[in-house]
Amino acid sequence: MAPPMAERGLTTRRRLLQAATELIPELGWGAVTTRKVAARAGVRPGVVHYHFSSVSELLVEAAMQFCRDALAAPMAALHAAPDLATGLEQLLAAVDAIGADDDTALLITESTLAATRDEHLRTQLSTVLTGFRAQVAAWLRRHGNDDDSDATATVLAATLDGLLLHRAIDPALAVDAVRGPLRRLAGTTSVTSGEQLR
Amino acid sequence: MAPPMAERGLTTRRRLLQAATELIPELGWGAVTTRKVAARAGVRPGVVHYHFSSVSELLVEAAMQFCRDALAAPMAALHAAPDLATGLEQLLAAVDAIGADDDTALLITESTLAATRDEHLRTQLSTVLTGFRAQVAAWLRRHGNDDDSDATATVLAATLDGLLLHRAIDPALAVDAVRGPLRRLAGTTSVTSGEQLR
Amino acid sequence: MAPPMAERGLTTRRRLLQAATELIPELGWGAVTTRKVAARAGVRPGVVHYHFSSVSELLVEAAMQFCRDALAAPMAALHAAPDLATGLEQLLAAVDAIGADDDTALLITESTLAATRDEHLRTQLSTVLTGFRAQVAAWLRRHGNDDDSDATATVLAATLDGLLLHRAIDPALAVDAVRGPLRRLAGTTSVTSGEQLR
Amino acid sequence: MAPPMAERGLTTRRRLLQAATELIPELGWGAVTTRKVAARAGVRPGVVHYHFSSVSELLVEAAMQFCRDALAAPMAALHAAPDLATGLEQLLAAVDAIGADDDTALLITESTLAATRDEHLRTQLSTVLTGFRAQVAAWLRRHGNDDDSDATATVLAATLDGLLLHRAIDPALAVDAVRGPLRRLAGTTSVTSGEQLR
DNA sequence: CATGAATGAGAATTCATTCAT
DNA sequence: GATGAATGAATTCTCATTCAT
Repeated sequence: MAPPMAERGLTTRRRLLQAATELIPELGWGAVTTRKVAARAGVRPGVVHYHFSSVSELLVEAAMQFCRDALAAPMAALHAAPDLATGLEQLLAAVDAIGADDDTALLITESTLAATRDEHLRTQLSTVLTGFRAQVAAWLRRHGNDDDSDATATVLAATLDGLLLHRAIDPALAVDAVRGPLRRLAGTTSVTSGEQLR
Repeated sequence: MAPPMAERGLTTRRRLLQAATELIPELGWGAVTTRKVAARAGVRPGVVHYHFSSVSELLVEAAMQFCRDALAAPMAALHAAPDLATGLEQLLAAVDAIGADDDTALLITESTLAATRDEHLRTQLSTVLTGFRAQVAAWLRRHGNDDDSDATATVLAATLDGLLLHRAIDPALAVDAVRGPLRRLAGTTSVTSGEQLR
Repeated sequence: MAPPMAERGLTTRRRLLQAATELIPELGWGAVTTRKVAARAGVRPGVVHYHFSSVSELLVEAAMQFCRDALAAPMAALHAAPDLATGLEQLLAAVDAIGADDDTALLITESTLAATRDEHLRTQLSTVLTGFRAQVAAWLRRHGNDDDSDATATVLAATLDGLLLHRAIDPALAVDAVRGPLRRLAGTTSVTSGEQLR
Repeated sequence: MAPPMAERGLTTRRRLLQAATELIPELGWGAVTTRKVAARAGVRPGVVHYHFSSVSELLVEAAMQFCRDALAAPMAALHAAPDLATGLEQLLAAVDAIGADDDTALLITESTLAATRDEHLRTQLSTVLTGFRAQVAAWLRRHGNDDDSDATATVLAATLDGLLLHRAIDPALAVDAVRGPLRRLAGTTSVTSGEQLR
């Protein structure tokens, strides 16, 4: 009745990655230890080093897998959006879906910080982030922004990351409330003349 | 010739805080230990516990002191700015001054993440962040934004934080290049009709 | 096309012994582990215990095989030497052939030390060493030394071992330079009267 | 009644060095662990790393201290010897004093082997060995050997080391029995013509 | 105010070995 | 004949913390 050997190894590995994905936001990147991962995954401490050559390797693999998955959905939605305003709504909805007690924002930020101290992680994360910006820029261009699509994409990515982070320490921050400025940023609405100062 | 005892104690304390301020961005919040702080400050390991009751207390005090100082300058500049555009330039200049190899951005972000796990830190940091948003909103209102000054301030704070973080892992990210979208966000320029889609 | 099973087993076994022979001088007897032997031999860790019941057994077998081979050549040369001086030259040549970066000397010495802690190894190594001394003594007798052939053989064996060891930590030690004293020891030349003191 | 703090630390350190000195020959260099040293010294495991930054540092310091002490006595005796024969007797007596169940020989040999894998140890041990050879050579010169004092000293050092090692695995090896050949080597007696072959 | 010694827990990692497949 | 997974103990080393001086 026990699963065949080969499959058992894969299952254990998957459980370790899942446990790491949970623990990074809970404890902070640097406080995730092999023991704690093993305990959360329900396996003996020694097993971790059978599947991963170091704790760092485990964390990087777990974080990257998660980040890639997390960005895939919004990017797909963006791709399918019929116009700017709808696409922006999709992005906001994605941010909103990452609830305050969901640890997605923390995991992404922890990974970003860890990337400043791990060459391997930095390379991978940088690639993902650049890809995201490129997709956003292409989406902006498809919908009429030909002037500063790259700059706008960069700012938009930074804003979304910042919002996620700020919401992590202040759950009251409502996504609904920031819709206006974001639309202005994305260029989906004109600024009324009264707002201009200079 | 030696400094009086009381003064010596203060100097040691200050050196410990300075060492912690350096080490948090270098190693990550969770990897800063009393031993390493003591080594960096040039004192014996035992001294740390003479001045601070725990590592956590030392880190929180160092981080908050730094964050307050870091926000004081831009906020003062904002206050003195004659118009929206100039104020925004001040903010961008402040972001730019936090060079890629400067660890300010990392320290702020590490503190933010740590705040999700330390009640004491969260309270203090939340206060500072709320204060910053309020100042920005007041500044926006002073210069004509009466509609969504709070929302815009929130987005602006998130964007600046996000830009600092993204620049930490991608030093090529130029502040100059994002000026356009940020002005649009702040409302210092109208959106040309061609950019509108809906 | 694949080799028959039985042969494959022998090849694996031989590769494990070869790997152990390389690793003992490189890492030291006590630092040779089954994992490292397996890695060097290019097989999986579990295989070691299929062929050998313990690490110790593997090391002893590898070491003894090597020591026997290493002593066979010089002993044969000694046997064939026409006179004392020529035989001594053969020994010196053998020592010289064991270059500084060759690990033969280290392997022999490591084995000797390990023999003080492994009854099984001590028995075997003692036999080999006694055999070597006996051959040297017989050779000395064949060429005229009837007085202290056994003692001389003992000293000679010790000297050669010591030279190998000293050369391992000081590669500059030249075999050529010690020819004179060794000939005197072996009795191939008289001591000039000037050298005597008492 | 307890010793003052400062002295207590020195005592602990000395006990750790003594324990290491005992364990190296007993277990072999690579098998000496911090736990075992601590247990032998009668202190808690953590204490080892308080006094020494690594297990290697402890072993090197213990080994070198021992080797220096071990060579000091014979070298002093040599210095005071009135003639060649007497000096040689002193050396033989020193070798003899290092009894079969005394672990001096093993410690010296273990250190020599370890020196091939530890740069720091190699440097120190090489210095000591070179010094010993120089003293022996000077002694030989003082007593009439002007031709090959250096070479003879080198061979003598190697022989003594080799004898110690061989006696460690074969306690029956008597120092008395090798006196003759050694005297010939040192040049304290002429070789009778009958011994010469060529 | 500061030091030096020690403590005991816990970190990552490696090990020999077992066993079902 | 060999593999892949797992186990549990042992390794070195670092840690926060305590305490007598």
